[in-house]
Amino acid sequence: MTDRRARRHDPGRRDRLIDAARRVIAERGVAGTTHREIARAADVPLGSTTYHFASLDEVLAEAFGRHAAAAADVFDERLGAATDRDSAIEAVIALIRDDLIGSPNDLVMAVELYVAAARNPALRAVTQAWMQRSRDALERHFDPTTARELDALIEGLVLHSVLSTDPMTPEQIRHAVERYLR
Amino acid sequence: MTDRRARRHDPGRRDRLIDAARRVIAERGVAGTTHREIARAADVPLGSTTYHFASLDEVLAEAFGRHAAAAADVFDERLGAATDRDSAIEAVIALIRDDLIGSPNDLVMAVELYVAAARNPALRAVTQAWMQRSRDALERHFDPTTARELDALIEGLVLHSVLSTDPMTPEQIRHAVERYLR
Amino acid sequence: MTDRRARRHDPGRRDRLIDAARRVIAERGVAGTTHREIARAADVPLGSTTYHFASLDEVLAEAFGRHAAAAADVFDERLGAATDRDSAIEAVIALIRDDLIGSPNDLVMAVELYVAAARNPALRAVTQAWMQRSRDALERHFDPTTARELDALIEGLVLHSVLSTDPMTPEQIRHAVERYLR
Amino acid sequence: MTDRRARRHDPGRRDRLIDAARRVIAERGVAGTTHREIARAADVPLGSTTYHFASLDEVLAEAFGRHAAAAADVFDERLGAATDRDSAIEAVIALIRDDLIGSPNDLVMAVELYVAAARNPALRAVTQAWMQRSRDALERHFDPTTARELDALIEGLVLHSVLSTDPMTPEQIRHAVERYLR
DNA sequence: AATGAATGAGAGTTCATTCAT
DNA sequence: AATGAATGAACTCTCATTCAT
Repeated sequence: MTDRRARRHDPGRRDRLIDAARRVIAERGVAGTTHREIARAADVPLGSTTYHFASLDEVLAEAFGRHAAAAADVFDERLGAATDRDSAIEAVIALIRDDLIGSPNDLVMAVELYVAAARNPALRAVTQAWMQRSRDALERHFDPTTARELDALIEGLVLHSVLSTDPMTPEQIRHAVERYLR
Repeated sequence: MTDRRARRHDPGRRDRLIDAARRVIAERGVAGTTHREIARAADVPLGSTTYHFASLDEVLAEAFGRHAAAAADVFDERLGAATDRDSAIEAVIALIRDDLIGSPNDLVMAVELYVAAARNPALRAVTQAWMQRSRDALERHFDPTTARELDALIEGLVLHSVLSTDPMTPEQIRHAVERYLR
Repeated sequence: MTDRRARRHDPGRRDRLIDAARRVIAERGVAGTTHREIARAADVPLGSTTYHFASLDEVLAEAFGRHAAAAADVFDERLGAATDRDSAIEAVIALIRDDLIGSPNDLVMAVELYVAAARNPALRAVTQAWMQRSRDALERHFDPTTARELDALIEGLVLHSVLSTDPMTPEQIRHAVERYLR
Repeated sequence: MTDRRARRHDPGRRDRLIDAARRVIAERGVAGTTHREIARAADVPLGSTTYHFASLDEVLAEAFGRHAAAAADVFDERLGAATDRDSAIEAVIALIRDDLIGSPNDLVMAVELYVAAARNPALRAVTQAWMQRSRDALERHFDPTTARELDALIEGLVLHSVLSTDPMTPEQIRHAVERYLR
């Protein structure tokens, strides 16, 4: 562990706090995300969190914003690499199977965000932007109606798969997606 | 509002507390569901909530359990009334459109449950049972694979519709479901 | 476990509650002795404790009184069986070694009583009576001055022996008592 | 009493809280020692007690520790001032008569500690250390066996004297000690 | 005669936020 | 610029006691 005093000038600290907040949300949920917990996760003093952010809500908004951006990047990459409809379908399947179901933390973050957004307007904007980026990525290869329906299907499949004690197999994922798109 | 002193003998209070908890969860989220808030909603003294339940978690589990049962009943009724595949499809459409999207509180409750279940094993069982009942209802008319995929699709459609500033129209819902089932 | 309903008429219940209270005090201390805990230990409903006793203090007083009487009985028996000064000395040694140090619960009860008596006059009387009976028993064989000093020595030896991680051996007990009395 | 607002910066508050806790334990017993009572005695807000100590047990341990150290200091001083066996005997008599019986609060603290230690391992260590220091002080003038026995005798004499409605006179104390040591 | 339900006071503890340094 | 101390509100939970049945 680095000497605390070495950090007195620490330009990246705000960033580190946001990342620490992401980790805390994923591990303990929004309900368990406190200034103290974030400070501990970032290994900075308590006063630092309130110094860099006006309120806990601000930290949450930044943390969720950054998480959504990262998740949307993955979406973009998968679909940006596809060249035709067939490879786009494969990209969707891989996305669900490898990126989304494979890291259940992401689903946790998404659901935490939905819940938090229900009572916090600032987070509603984050949710909207995230959904919009997903849909835009899908519209590179599918018409708007299909993109929207597909986006919903993806969310439903991931949700049920992660929450279930009996998660869907890769074949089942493929089956569901192909049934919809072919 | 009845005189408080008249309540010294009050059978059914436990039930009323559970219903009060459902309302509080819907209005303020699990994070805002405290003994005090529940007591206020049920118009009973604070001590009453801790007398009837060993812990707040127990109240949450009962409240979510009751909510899930009610939601599953609606599911059952809609699909139980269908007589053939075509009317089953119409039942699914009506369910999404009128019952699920129409009462956004239900979606809020579902998402709150998912989040709470992530950190509370007792709630995981509630989630499982709820999902199972939905799937069973769908299997009255569709094969198991279809039922499972359809269940996920329904969840995704409702989620995206309710969370979006631009909710899906009834026609879009119909389109998505028919595309899947016909 | 007997059927609860069979107890509806239960003349010995008050007694059983007092004994239950003794056990609870020994196990959990006065601080942990509540109506609920006593009722549980006696396997009777909560309301029963407040029905049979006007207050928790009353239960404590009865419990300590009964305990003190039992402890004094042991004292009496040991010294009553002695026939001369020598056998009285042996009786004191056996008393300390086998009866007092051997059942550390008794010391716990005594110390709990001292603490409780500091704030509860009713218990002060119990303490006084207990001390008096000990001294009376010793005076069967020793002059009053010796009896009083010896009583204090016994208490000190037991206290230090039970509280210490390195308790006194039987030989050390004998040595201390004989040094005093021979 | 100083204006509360003047206290926003208050070094040494932790210390003051520990001393306040000592006073509260002596006056109300461990059972009556609550965060709120300590805060009141120290004239600080409730939140301050939980800011400075992780738990109430921690406050108790610190308070008893400090009390034991002070009591042991008195022991040390009395016996340190003695130069030979005779003056050591006089020191013991003065200690019992003037320091121990003279301040019954000390006995209360000791007994409270014994009771609390029965259920709190952290306090057991405090008890042990205290006993050890007493014995060490006595061993400056007496052999280990005598020191140990004498330590127990002192405790017993003080206990019976303070608890009794008919406390021992200075002459009786002297008689008991001399009988043992000469 | 006996009891489960009810209640109000108070417990320990956490925490967002403020502020003096 | 940065932080540890400070604070007040709110939290969950326990409990002696009261009371309607």
